[in-house]
Amino acid sequence: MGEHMQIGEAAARTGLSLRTIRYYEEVGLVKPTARSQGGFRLYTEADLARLELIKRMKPLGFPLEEMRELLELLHPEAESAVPLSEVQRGRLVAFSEAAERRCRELKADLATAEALAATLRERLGAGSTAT
Amino acid sequence: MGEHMQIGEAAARTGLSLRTIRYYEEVGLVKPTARSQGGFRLYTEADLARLELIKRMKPLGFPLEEMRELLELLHPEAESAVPLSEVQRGRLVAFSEAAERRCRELKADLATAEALAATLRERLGAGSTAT
DNA sequence: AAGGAATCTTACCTTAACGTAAACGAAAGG
DNA sequence: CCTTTCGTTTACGTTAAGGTAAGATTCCTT
Repeated sequence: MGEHMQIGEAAARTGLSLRTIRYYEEVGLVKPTARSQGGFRLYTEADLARLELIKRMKPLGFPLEEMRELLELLHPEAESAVPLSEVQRGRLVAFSEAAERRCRELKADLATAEALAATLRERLGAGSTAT
Repeated sequence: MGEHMQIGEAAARTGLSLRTIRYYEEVGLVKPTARSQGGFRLYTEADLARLELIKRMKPLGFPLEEMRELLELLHPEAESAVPLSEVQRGRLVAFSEAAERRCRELKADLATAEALAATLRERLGAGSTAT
């Protein structure tokens, strides 16, 4: 019945540091499902999945504060049947657009980086095999 | 014969701020070719090109300090006939490898970002067209 | 019961790459 | 000459996302 894991294992499995996990809780990103009698954080697999999702979201470049908001839109605390208010949908649209913009930015950055990397390789290829 | 431009024009043409250009000088990235009698920075087209190169290099994610070193390897101050010392070549190889690593990282980030962006789009597509 | 390993909270520290403000000098046009 | 406009130096401020340290507790195993 060991459904819960402590922060150490959560860190090991996600590749995040203890500090990072605690910090994510501090800013409201991931609250451990339970605490032990003595106050140790206890994470479930679902919590783990959330931590991993946050880690995957990093490339989007959103500040943690916005990530928190986005996660709330995606996984409402209350399993409400209410789909999404108009305002919430608007926020989601904004996030979606920001994500697309970020993708385009990443694409441009990649192209630029590859061009420069190619230049460097060339430079090296042309290098003299001196004594 | 106005071969030189002041910092304002350099900023306007590169899209960099005055502060940024001065800061780049401070850390040894770009020194203006000349100064006016009164001390105004005067940039040539070559200086401009250097500023633009630096701007393009941003996606490589190198700290400015390393950029400085890389630029020195690529555009040696003294137009020396000496190609490159072994040590210098080694540094260049390291830079090249770092650039390739960065490219792979950007590619991975892009893939991750695109997957998430797709997820967000889906979420929106599924949204109810409520009253 | 003991004791090492894991965790807790609190709180100060770090860092790069600029932003911003102040007070003052230069350049250029009328 | 005068006055805008542009530029100069100096120096302090900013910011997110943790790192790191200290001292106290809890957990687990023996």
